[in-house]
Amino acid sequence: MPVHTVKDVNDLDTKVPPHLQHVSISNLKLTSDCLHRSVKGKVVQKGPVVSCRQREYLLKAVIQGEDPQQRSASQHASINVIFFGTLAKDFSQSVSQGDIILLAGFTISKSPSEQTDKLHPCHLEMSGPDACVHVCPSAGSSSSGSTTSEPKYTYIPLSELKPRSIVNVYGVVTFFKQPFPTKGTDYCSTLKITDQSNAKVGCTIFSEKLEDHPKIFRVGDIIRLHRVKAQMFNGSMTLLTTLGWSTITFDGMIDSPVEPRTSSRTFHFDEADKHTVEALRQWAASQSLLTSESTVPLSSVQPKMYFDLTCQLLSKACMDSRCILLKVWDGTECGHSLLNVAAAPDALEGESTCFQDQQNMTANILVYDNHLEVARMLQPGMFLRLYNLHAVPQTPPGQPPDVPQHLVFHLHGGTSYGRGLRSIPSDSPDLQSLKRVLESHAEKQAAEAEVNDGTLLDVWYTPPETVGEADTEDFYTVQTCDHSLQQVSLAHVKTSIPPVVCHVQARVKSYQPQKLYQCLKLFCPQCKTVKDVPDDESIAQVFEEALRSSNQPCSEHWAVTSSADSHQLDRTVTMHMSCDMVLDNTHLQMIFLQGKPDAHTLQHFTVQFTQKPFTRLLLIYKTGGLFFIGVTLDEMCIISGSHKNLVPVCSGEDRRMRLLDLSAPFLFCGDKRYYGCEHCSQSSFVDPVVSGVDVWDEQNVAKALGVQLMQYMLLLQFELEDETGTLDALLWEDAERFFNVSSAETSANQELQDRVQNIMDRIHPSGSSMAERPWLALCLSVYTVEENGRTQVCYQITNTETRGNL
DNA sequence: GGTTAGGGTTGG
Repeated sequence: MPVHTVKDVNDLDTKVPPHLQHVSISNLKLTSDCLHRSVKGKVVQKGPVVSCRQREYLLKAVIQGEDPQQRSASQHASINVIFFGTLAKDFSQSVSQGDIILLAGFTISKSPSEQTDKLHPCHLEMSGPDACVHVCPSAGSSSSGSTTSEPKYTYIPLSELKPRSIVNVYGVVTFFKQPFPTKGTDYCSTLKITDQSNAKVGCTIFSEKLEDHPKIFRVGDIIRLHRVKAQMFNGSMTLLTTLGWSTITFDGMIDSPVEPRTSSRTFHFDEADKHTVEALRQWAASQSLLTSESTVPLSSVQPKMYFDLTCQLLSKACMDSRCILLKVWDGTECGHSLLNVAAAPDALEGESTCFQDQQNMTANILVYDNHLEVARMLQPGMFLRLYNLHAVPQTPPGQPPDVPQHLVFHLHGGTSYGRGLRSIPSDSPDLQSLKRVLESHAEKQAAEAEVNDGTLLDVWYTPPETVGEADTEDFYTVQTCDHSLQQVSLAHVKTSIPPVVCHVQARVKSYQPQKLYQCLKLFCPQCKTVKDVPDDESIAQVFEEALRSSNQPCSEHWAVTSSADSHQLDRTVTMHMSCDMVLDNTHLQMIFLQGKPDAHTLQHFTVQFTQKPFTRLLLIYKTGGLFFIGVTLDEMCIISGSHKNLVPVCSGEDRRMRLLDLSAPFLFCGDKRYYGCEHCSQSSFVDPVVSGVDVWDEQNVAKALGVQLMQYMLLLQFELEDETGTLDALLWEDAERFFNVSSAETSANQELQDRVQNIMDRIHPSGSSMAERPWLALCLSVYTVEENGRTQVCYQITNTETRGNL
């Protein structure tokens, strides 16, 4: 370990190897012989560990000579020390501000910051095998560095910045440029921010990594900067990144989620930060900071104007070494004719824009010079924002000059007025309305695509093999949608821009899960959780646990409790009835029972209940919910065989009635079991709402109990194959249609389970070769899913039914 | 480790 800790400050001196001579900080010179010197001082500043290109990690600290006389006599009693590599990390962990340290094995260089920090003209560098630190923790600091409390950040109002101070600030962005390359090693972001103090401060951010630059999408975004330096420039206060700076940004719209945009995995963010962002949003709204410069839809663009455009990329083409063509749309129709820029077909990447061209919805954007670097990274389907785009009127090439001019868009070189472009994550709050518009167009496009468009037939993919007559009669699939789309290849599907619907013909190369009972899942429509159906063993455990903990009968204010001796059962059973039942003998009543008979006696017991003297209960059996306390899963299965709507409950220590853990079914209904979502259901049992319900189905029972009902669904993944490649497609939303079964029924019905198995055996007979498997006509939905901030394209089999003999 | 830029329209 290169950092050694000692308990007593005097030990520091005894630790020094004898060949080292102690030298005071103020006496250090560039020419000093470092090999035989040690330096002692107090840590007065300690920076964070930051990554640097050459040596991976680096940490800067300032140490001050101990001798007070020395300090007053010399300005140079404090010196910068830079620790490299693992030493930087060790130092960060083991040393705190205020500790006394002794350094050996350093090298001396000229300090580049002498002018600004007024410290020693030299600095010390600690790296390599000889570098060695001894530390004596100060009384206040804890002995192990790991227990030091998390740093608390204070934020300075922008009007109170002092030159040369290193500060943390929040601000609303009033101007910004996307990062551009400098003449040095870094990219530079230029921005201007303001806050409630009304000061406007320019910021210059340098980083060689693009992903470290602030992710600013529009004026009004909120930015937080840590460890930036205040400086005067041209009579104005500015902020400049320093060593160890960091940033996060937020959407500026009131009510949008306060989610930090950052590439950093570790950043500090707490409730106080959330409040700061919310307060800044409110303030910005009151100052109309956001509204002034929102982006302009294509429908409002006028010739010669400069504007910001939010759009989706359809295709792109490289025109020459200084120009890339982007074809984009925002779902609105331009009021002026749009120029269609032709590109060499082999240079064009992405989807055909025919549909959009016809509607005067395709904007052709020529991107020049410094913007090519960003443009090259763009993929068709991405959402983009272009800043300071120029609408240029132009006479279409080859047309007489009296033809009305068409609009083409130029993203000129340079960065004036924030000119630039960037992709916007598709889950951004201000993209959602655009996405809805595009989706509605995509549906229209699918509907309008005509099968009988003979001119297209030749270019469209035709399947390598037509479906044989025998196959057709025997077993086949049909598309049940009215899309009337041309059939395309799987390769074509993979280049399509979501959202879109395609028709394909493919065989199944493989599918998951192989054990078909595993394809039955539970799905929460609220939080979209998908989980496996638990097996009986784990359900039985939940029941047994509930039994063990339910010693006392429940006492509920909404229920009347009475005990009844059953001569047949030879035991006392406590019943809980809803008050409604006592007051008003209607079919809306519920009964809650507590008892712990064994399975055999329960059978008698339930029979007894349907006979006198319990005639009133007969009504409830027919339509009502029935609640039991303290039964095992086996007993529950026996009772539910003959009765509808059984809700297993237990009694808590407070004698309140509780539902069992929601990993077990909350409702038994004949053979069917229903589950509640563990995230979206109310965690505590509340008074059941029993009035106004005519039919006690699973929906209404769930509602009365505050349970979010989970839906059964079938989920399979197919690996599809045709001559052009393979593609993984899910089957779930339309799985019931595909198999012609109900998922809920399938969960409790062997016949239906066999049906699913048989269909899969036809699609993919065990031991069959690809050639033996049937071609399936499938409708595929291509859509995107956001996962961990990444957009993923997914394929799903929809609108398809299996037909034929099984 | 200490530079770079420090907002303010364009060529196509």
